Amino acid sequence: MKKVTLKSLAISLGLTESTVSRALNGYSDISESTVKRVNKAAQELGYKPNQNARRLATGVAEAVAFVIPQNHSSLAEPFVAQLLQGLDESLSRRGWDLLVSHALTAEDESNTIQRLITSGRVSGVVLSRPFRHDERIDLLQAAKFPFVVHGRSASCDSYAWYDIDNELAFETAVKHLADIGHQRIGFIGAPLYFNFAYQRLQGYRAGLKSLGIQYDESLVQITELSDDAGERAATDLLNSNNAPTAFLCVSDTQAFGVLAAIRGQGLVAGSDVSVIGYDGLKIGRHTNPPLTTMSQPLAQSGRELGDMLLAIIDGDNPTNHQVLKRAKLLVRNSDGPLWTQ
Amino acid sequence: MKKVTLKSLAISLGLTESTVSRALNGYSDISESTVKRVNKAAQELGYKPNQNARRLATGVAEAVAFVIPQNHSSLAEPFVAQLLQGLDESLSRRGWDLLVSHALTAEDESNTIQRLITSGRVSGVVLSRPFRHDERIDLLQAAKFPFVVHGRSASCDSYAWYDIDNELAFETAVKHLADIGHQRIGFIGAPLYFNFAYQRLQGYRAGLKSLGIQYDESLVQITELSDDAGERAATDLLNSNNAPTAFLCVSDTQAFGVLAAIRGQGLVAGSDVSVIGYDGLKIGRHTNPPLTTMSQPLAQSGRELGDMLLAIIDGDNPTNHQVLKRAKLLVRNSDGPLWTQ
DNA sequence: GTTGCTTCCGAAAGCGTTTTCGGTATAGGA
DNA sequence: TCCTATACCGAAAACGCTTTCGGAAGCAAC
Repeated sequence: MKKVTLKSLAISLGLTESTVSRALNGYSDISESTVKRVNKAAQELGYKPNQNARRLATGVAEAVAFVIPQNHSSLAEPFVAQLLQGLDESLSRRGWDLLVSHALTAEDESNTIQRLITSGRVSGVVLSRPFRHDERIDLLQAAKFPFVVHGRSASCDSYAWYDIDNELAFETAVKHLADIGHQRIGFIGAPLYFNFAYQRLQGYRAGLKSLGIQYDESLVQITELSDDAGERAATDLLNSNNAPTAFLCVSDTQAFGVLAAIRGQGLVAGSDVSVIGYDGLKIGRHTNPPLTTMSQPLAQSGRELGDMLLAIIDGDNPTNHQVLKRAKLLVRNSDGPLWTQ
Repeated sequence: MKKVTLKSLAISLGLTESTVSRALNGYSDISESTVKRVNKAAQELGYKPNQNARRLATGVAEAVAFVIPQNHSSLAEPFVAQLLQGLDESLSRRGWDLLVSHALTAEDESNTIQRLITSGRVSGVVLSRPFRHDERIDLLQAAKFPFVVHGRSASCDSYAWYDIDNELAFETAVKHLADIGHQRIGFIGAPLYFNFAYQRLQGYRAGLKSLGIQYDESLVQITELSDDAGERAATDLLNSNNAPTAFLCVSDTQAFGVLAAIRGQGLVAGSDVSVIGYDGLKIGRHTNPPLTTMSQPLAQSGRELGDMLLAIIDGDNPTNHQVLKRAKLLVRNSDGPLWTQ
């Protein structure tokens, strides 16, 4: 069970390595008959090209990296598994590898990117959860290194991304709440250096504006992306002398906390107070009450991202790959009409 | 901004590539002064060794693969992100890569493993959620390829694993339920080709036995690892003429469904019927009612798995690396004493 | 002043591919 | 018959690094 290499294959065929190599790689200057012969032998002997050698020779890494988002806290990372699955699906069709990478600290993120692009281990990168102004993206662009991002930063004209229309989603949510009578709508946001958080806040404001509702800063709370943070924020709001009758949250995770806060006040979500989350986590079906939420279609976002990246690596213009999906309101039971007295 | 290679580094130092290489890799036959000189220059010029070249030369891949578990259905994969994070942490301390891989179909799993071990892309593999009899493990062992598994199969004496004591966990859970008066304890299981499912069933039976409770097959349901499946199974059980007063589930996800089933019957979990899940998902705090569950300590399982694998690759005996943790009962509100009339 | 150790570094052979460049047949056209 | 174009394949360099081996100093000791 010796390692079968190009050389041994060639010898057993009475050919040279170069011929065999070209035959295997579909060069046109090899007779059809030998191509067949070579393929057959390769098949039978179980020849697997040594990836490292091939990569060294060609200079292409045949691998891309996924940078794991920093957020420990978030419960909302069922995404990751799905995304990875999809990415790998796309990549493995070409026999490429998917490798994951993480940064220990926030500052370290840029270093991680630097390492990735200089070490030649990967020929592309997929980022997720970008910041509003994201240094990593700047680095990638400056290095002219192929990448796609799941989400997008503030200035996203010149690179490839796959995102949900956050503004639209929150406008939609606000309108829904207004439709059922709510005027004082609390907003549980996330740090605005996350662009999605910023956009969602924008959407919230835009929604209010289009309805002629005055934006009231005392109704918005910026918190971490955790259930506890959501709970604390909602409790504060509920106890203020200007308590909202409804909550809009930038994540389901926070919304879970908000539901807890509402129960904690002896109120019931869905009748006394409404709450709408964002993410469409399946688990939201089981909360008390089941969470109404804006659900984003991430079914095969991984595959799409992979395909995009591959295309870009092949030379496609990144700006040809900017896809914007829209979220859908998924009504469960945490929202309801405002009690008018 | 030319690519700085070993050669260019050597030239700029007035040394040869081999000397520089040995200096960088800590060989002892290089004078301390030149080692310093070399390191300094490498630092300044930003030298990054080309991984592919290095791997080709050394023959070691400096990368390990994580095989994504097949289970689409499960909501319970927040694990994956955590695990990956931990793995990467362990590996990156050595500068190794972590790559993920998945199989499209169940049969494909073995092929995936085959490819991984033959293609030389990785020097180790981490598996998760093994089957009771797992062909992948057989393959790996036959090939004498380094690997660790998160969980373990039926015959696990000769390889490295990291697992929770499933039997103990379920004995504990059964005892807890019995302590608060329950005798008819339903069991929502998973397909027994999953070893963890098998072991948990064993634990359930052992627990009953030690308490002198008769094992009643009509109280156990084997279902998928999904909330819907859990709900259906629990509904069936609840409607039988021998309805259990408590449920034990092999996963939180199923338990969420069970809670739904109970509500669906107009009963209330925690007083009318008890339910205990397994996994310790944080999200269980927010269900209706909050789910009592067996929580497993997976905080840094990723790092531990990584360290184990690294040690094995370095030549350690796999059987030195078999760690068994225990789960802890995390009491929330879905369990309660049996109403005696 | 030869011998024998160390200490340090250079030379060179790989590792397994890819790819460019020639070179030999063979065929086709005159 | 000779010439040129075409089809096919071999030779060889390159990719960037590691590692074995040997050799040149330097030093001590006899």
